[in-house]
Amino acid sequence: MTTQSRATLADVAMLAGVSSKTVSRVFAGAGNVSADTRERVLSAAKRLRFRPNNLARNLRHGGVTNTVAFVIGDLKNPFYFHVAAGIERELALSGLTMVLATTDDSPDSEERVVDALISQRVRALLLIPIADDQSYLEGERQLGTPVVSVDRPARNLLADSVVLQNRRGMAEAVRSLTAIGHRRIGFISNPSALYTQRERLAGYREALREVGVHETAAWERLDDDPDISPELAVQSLLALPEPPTAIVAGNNRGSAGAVRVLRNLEPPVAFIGFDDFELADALDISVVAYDPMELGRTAARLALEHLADPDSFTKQVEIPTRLIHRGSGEIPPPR
Amino acid sequence: MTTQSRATLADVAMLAGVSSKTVSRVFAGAGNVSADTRERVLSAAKRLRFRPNNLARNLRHGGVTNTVAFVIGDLKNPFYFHVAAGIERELALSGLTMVLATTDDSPDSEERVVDALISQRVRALLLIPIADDQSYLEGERQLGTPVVSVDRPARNLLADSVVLQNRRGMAEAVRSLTAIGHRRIGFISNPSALYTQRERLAGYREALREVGVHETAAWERLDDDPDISPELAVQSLLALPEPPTAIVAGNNRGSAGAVRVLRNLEPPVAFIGFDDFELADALDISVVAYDPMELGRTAARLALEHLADPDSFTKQVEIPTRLIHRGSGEIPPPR
DNA sequence: ACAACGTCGGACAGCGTTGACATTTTCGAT
DNA sequence: ATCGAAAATGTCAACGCTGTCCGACGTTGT
Repeated sequence: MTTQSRATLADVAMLAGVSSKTVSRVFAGAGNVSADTRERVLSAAKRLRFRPNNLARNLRHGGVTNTVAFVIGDLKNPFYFHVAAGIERELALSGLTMVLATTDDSPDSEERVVDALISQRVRALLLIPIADDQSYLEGERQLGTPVVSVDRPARNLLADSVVLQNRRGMAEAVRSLTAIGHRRIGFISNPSALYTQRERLAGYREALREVGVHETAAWERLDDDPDISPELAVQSLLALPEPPTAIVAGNNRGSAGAVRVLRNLEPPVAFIGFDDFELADALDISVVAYDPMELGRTAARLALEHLADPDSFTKQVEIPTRLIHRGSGEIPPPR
Repeated sequence: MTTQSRATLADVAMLAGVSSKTVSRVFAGAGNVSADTRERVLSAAKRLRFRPNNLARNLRHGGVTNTVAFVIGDLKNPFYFHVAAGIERELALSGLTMVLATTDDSPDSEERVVDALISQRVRALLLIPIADDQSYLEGERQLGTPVVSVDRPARNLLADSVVLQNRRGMAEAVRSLTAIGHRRIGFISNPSALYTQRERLAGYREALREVGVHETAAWERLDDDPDISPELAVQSLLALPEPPTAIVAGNNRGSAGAVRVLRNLEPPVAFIGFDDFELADALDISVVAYDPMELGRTAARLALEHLADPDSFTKQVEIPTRLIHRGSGEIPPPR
């Protein structure tokens, strides 16, 4: 019951009959320690269940930790999870660990959360920007903490960033539809205010303009109320006097909704989603896919590079997307 | 360019013309500081971009941090992600942060990873046990670090644990099949060596015994080679001289495989999966579902309770499952 | 005018570790 | 045996912060 406290260097030193510095040398790996002494120290440490205290170690070394923070809006989106996995994987290679923090998608809490992380002295900060302004991080950046914005560019802050080829990917998808004759193409997006969605919308419009379609507003269903289900958006498109012959979705939320509505429709409506998802192959759904883990890995790599060379210029990296044909995007328009 | 170093209490104190202790008092919230002094300190701190160093603070307070570690085998499984989300959510309520560590599903690295985390002085340890033996954690537990094993019980270690109602959930699913006349019911599981899969298998057998079916070996497809796809397991069941009229899967991997094979089969084969998944509703797939976030939340809560009352008894909590009828599990046997 | 008290601020030490430097020991070469 | 260099070990202070203790005020009541 008596919770005995944890052993320290000094305790081990006492038991082994050496100075604490020697014990430190044994555990820090370096230094010249005779095999005999090392042996004694190790066995004493084992007996006392000694674990070096990284807290103290880090403090001694200038008060920085081995952790990198990843700040997410909302953990429930599986997309972020894969990104996190990529980050973790890449960091582990360099002996760093990842702490995960969430802001509940609330712009206000972003600064609070980041503040707390900085107090924890994280080595670097990876974040998916939510607030409209990340200028509050400027000071940190100047102090040498690498900041990498993921999936969206930061605002009012010079920082490395990793984003997807949103515009290009969506344009490619829409072009593949226009190539087989589609002209009335619907676009659903919710939330649509995000950078990624705006870019994808731009790609959609761009591809349609290329075939002479300039008036797309009627086919666009842009919502920002999470309570409006994508299913409703799709249905409202289908209810138009001249319904679209194809629909594209700005994210996997839209895809899930579209799949539910479009299944078994007669005549079939072509569909292409953005973001791949489990079972998309079983459902023959064409999508604009990319590697979310690669997104994370790249973000981590940028942070590591910046750590290695603090004076390097900030970089903007784009992760490529690719259109996967599975059938739903190859349905020609009726007639 | 010149990376000026971070401001400390002393720097702020100097600028504000007070002692560092006074600055400390301002930031620690407590203490008697006149409004006037507080004002001066705060403005000096702001000017220097001062952030209290939690590392030093924690060291001073006995060398423990505000972080709780969650050790996962492999981040790619979306299931773990939801668990992690639940943990994060619950910890945040108590001002704790979560660090995520992975062991790449390798039993050897488990102890190494955990060791590193303990060196970081995490407050508590939540882990999904992979190794066959967690006795190496016994010392930590005695030193007061709460250890909670998640999804599977720990071996050779007295620790809190949170698991699912695996056996009961699967038995319920199988009973719902036998109730509508099924007797030849296949079971696919890969990897099958895991605790969860063994329990679910036991539930499957139990439910079949209740209706007089004792010989189930022929219907069981238990693999442990990740290269063997669940699709193959399902196909081999269908190739039997007397193929099963219904199939249940031990995890979502199996469900995905089964869905791919069973779609559009004639006559249809009933199916129930374990673990819910996105679009299961669109595909009319019946599943044994549960709340993975609740699993995480409960794990975190157990750790917090143990932290609050170190002498409390260890608890075993079961998270309930429930059978969701969506159609695929309600298909009667042919004839 | 003086004691008694409350408020505010400071000096000091120490949390566990390690870098800088000092000292002792070892051991081969002469 | 003697010397010197290299190897092994030790001493001390400091990383940034806060708990403890103590002193300097200002205020109040007598």
